[in-house]
Amino acid sequence: MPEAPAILYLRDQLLPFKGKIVKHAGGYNVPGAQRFHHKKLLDVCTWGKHLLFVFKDATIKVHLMLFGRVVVNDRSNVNRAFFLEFASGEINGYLVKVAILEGKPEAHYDWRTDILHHTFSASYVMEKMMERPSMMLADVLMDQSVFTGVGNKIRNEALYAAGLHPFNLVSAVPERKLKHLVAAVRKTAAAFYKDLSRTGVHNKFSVYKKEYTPTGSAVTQKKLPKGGRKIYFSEHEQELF
DNA sequence: GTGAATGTTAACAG
DNA sequence: CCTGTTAACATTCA
Repeated sequence: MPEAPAILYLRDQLLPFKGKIVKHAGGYNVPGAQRFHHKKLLDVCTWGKHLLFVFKDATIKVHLMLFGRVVVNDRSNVNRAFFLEFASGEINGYLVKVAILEGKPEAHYDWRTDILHHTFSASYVMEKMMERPSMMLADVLMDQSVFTGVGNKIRNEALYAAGLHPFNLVSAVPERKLKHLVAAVRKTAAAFYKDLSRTGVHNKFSVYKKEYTPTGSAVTQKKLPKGGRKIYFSEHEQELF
């Protein structure tokens, strides 16, 4: 489930542990985890798809990649890649990638590009996008340093919402339309998050894995030249410059 | 049994 | 050395 809205939703489930003391930390992907024993979990935050467990001197960064999952008070029969145990309750991560960031998270991250953060800056993202004129929209959207937190679902849906063909080069698209795209990304992500918060699932799509758009035109499915991931779009409703 | 899936990065080729 | 492509990783579900 790991695009930014899903990670933020996950953070919401973990917030009750904020301020609690870690009794035992570990997992096969967390070297030196004992340094977090008896330390207070100061905060749980996110940067796009990164899930961050903040301690005084360091932050544990957890990434779910494609298959990872993080669960509360629930264990599978396989070894945990990551865990935090508290006096009451525990957080368990499976198939997650973990790294320790020294110091404060602010030293590692710029939230102006995070599509769900309150300091998101559309003008800054525009600037970063324009620095990549030869990239296709499909690729620049997945560039985590430009659109932090966008995954394949948001990419497909936002391009459709903005009426832009995924194969457009950044340089070919009028600035006004690029601004629409930035707004569409934020709107799409916010809607995903809202759905998750309300119902625990998000499964409403216009083009992603669809055969027809809501307005009835055919959806084309192609593999991207770079990376080979699937992209869904409407030839008819998404403009190619 | 097969294939595909919400992702990233090390390794490699040119 | 830089740039772009491929492989690898690991699991679950249809």
